[in-house]
Amino acid sequence: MHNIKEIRNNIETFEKKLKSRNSNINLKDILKLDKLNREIIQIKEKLEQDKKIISKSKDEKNFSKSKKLTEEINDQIEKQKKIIFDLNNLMSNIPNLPLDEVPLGSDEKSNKFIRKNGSIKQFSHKIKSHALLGEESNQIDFVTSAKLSGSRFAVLKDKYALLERALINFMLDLHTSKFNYTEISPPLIVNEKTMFGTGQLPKFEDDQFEIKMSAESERKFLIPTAEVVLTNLVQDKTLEAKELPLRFVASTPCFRKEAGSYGKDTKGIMRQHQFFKVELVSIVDPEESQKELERMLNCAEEILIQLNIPYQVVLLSSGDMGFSAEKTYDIETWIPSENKYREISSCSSCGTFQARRMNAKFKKSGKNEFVATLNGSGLAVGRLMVALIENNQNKDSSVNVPDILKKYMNNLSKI
RNA sequence: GGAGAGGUGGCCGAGUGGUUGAAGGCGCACGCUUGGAAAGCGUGUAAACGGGAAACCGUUUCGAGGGUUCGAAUCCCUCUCUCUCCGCCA
Repeated sequence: MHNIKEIRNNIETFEKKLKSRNSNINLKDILKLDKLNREIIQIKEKLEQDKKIISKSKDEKNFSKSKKLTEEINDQIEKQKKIIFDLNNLMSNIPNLPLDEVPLGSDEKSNKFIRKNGSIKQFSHKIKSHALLGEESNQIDFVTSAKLSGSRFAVLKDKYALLERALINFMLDLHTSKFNYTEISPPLIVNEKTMFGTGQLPKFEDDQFEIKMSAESERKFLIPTAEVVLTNLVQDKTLEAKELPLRFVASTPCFRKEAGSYGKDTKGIMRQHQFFKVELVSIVDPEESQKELERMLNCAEEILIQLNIPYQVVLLSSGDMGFSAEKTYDIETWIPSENKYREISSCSSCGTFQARRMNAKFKKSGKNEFVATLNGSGLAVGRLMVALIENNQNKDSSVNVPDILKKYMNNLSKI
């Protein structure tokens, strides 16, 4: 959420930057509503002041006049309600502005390559996809998952199930012990306010799984990422400056409808309605946000370095970033069966955009200021399994276990 | 599912119709004190919005929404959330 005053004072910047984000919000409409609103505020305040004076005087002669003032005030309030509703609606659908160093462009074609790590292994046998490897070793069962739940689900079995658990534990251990993140085990179901706070609502309602408690209770949603809960841990709080930075890590299932991705990644576990992800979130002084973003990116990269999986880092273009982000790095791992790099992590700096929506502040030299929030996958577990399985495959459809992971896998060297 | 109790400032907690934006405490800031610290003492300390170059002025806000009243944290209605006991249950 942006500050309306900022928009008022920097209309050109906003228009230019929003265009680069493929946003079709008309700022002129917003300014018009804002102006109307402020006019009403002034009229209303004058009336309220008069009314207050009468009520304080306790002078019965003026009581009837006060009653009339109430009616006039109510008229203004009615007029204002509609304006504020429209204004809020527009405001909450404006994406964050990209920072200056973000490449301009409408999609991923404009993303900027940052760096590469690891060497791509040459296989002497025909490369198999993780789906085929899993099915041939009888450790992924898509037939059963389709029967139980439908498409975009999977049943992992035996050592593949163990691998999933091992990767989660390995990542959590690394982030907590080496990088000083605090582990959280959060709720997976959140209310509408929390979803609004990080930007999933109102614009992306179609991507979310909503669940019914009872007909009357407030709306509840399955989290699409732990970012939602970890970031909202500071919702409505005013923190002390010395409490920052806060760094949280959690492994949670994530639930996404994947609406609009029909026909994309239909084979295998690349794109599921439900998947595990280890998520990193930082709450920092806005001045520290860019340093923190680099740090977070390094934390995520470290997983791939230790697992010896080749990857590259790209800086997303303005049009390819998520709604709440001001700057985003993607980490992409090498996927042999697709012969290309695929996203496994997004690390984003959101500035104060989410903090405004959540009302999360901290005391900085006596004044209350909004915190900055950052989030990043560290890493997506399903996709990490894909990368690990495919990059370590053998001709007989077995998969070699990286050394660092063996202690999490009962010392198995092959699965 | 049955019964009850509650939601007040960064936190805790008074307050049942009229200078209550809200006592008191904690925390925080500054000062005094000290060799230094702690304790103690003193002073200060809500936010949002609008107007203004500024000083400052104004309005709103005691879970949310509606109602009664000249006037509501306080009375009424609806909703919501939290807690306690019983029942059920992982």
